[in-house]
Amino acid sequence: MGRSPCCDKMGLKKGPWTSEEDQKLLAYIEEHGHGSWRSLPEKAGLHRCGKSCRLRWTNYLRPDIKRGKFNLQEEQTIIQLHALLGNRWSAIATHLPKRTDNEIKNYWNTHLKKRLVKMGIDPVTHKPKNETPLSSSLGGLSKNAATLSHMAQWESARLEAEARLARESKLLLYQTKVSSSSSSHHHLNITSSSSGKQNTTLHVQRWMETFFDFFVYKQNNADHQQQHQLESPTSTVSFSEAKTEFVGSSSASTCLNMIKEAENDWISSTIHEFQGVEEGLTGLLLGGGDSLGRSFSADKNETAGETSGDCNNGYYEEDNKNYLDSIFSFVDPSPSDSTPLF
DNA sequence: AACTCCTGCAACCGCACTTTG
DNA sequence: CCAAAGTGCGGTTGCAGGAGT
Repeated sequence: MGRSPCCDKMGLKKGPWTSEEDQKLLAYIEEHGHGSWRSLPEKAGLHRCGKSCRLRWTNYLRPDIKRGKFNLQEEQTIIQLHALLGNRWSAIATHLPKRTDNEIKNYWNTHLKKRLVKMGIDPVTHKPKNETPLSSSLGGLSKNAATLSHMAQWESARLEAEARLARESKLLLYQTKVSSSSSSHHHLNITSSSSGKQNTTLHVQRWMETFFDFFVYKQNNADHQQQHQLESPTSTVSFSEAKTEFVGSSSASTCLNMIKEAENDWISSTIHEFQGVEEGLTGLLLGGGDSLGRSFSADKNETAGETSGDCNNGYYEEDNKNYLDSIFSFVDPSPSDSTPLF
C-alpha cells in the first residue's frame, strides 16, 4: 500500500540536528519517554517529524549506544554474521551490544566491504569473485559456498522466528503476570484474554507450522549429503520433538522458553565457534601486520593486480584461502558434531 | 594557499510489516 | 475484515572534513 512520509508536512526541519534540538529531545524522552513518535515533536517543541526524532534517538542520542571505533572482535562478528545473514543489519546489530544497525551498516560499507573487495572476495556472497582458479585450488569450494547459502537461508528463517518469539514472549510474559496475580499456576489462559486480541497460542502455533513447512521444504530440496548441514551444530532438540511437545503441551510458555533457549544457544555458539577459527581470519581481515597487513599497506601500489581481478598476488590467494577456510570450517562442521536444531 | 577529490557518517527516503480502532 | 497509523528496516544521499596536488 505504502504511506506518504510524515515529513511531507511543510515547515518541518530536515538535515543535521543542532545541540539545542538534541537537548530538547533528550529532555523530553527522559521525562516522558518517547510514547508516540508522531506526537512527540510537537510536545517536545521540535519542528521535526516523528520519524526524524525516532532516528536521532535510536541512532545517536540513546544512552546505551557505544560510539567510536569498532574493536577487532566487533569487526570479526560483523564479517561472520554478514557471511551468514547478508545485509540484515538489524539482525546483525542484535549480536553487537550497544551498536546500532545504521552504524554497522555504515562501517560495513565504508571499511569491511572494501577489504573483502581488495581481497578479491565478493562482499555479497563472500565467495571469490573469480571463482575458477581459486575454487580449483581450494577444492570443493562451490559445494561449500552452496552450503553457506543454505545456512544463510536457514539462519534467515531462524532470525525471523527469533524476532517473532521475542514479541510473543513479551506478550506471554505480560499476560502470565496478569493472570498469575489471581492464579497460582502459569498455564496460559490466552484465549480468554481481552476481547479482539488474537489467540496467541494459535499465533505461535501458526509460526511453528510455518517453520515446519520451511523445514520440510528444505528436507525435500536439499540433497541428502547436505541435510545435516542445515541443522544446528549444537542443538539437542529435534524439530519434530519440539513441535509435538509444543502442540501437545498445555504450557506454551515452557515450550516457548525451550525453543528460545535453543535459538539463543545456537546463535551464541555459532558466534563462539566462528571466533574459534579466528586464527587466519583475524590476522587476515584486520591487518595485524601479517600477510594482509602487507597487502593493505601496499594497496595503493597494487591496483594493477586488483583491477585485473585475477587474484594472482600470492598474498591475496593465500589470504582468500585462509578466509574461506575459516568460514567454511565453521559452516561445514564434521557430521559427528551435528545434531538437529529441531 | 587554493582547489579538487575522496572518505566517512548522519540523516533521509520509501517500502514493508505490525498494530490499532 | 479493512484502512489508517505507527514502526522497522535497508538503500541512498548529501555534507563536512581530510588528503592529495
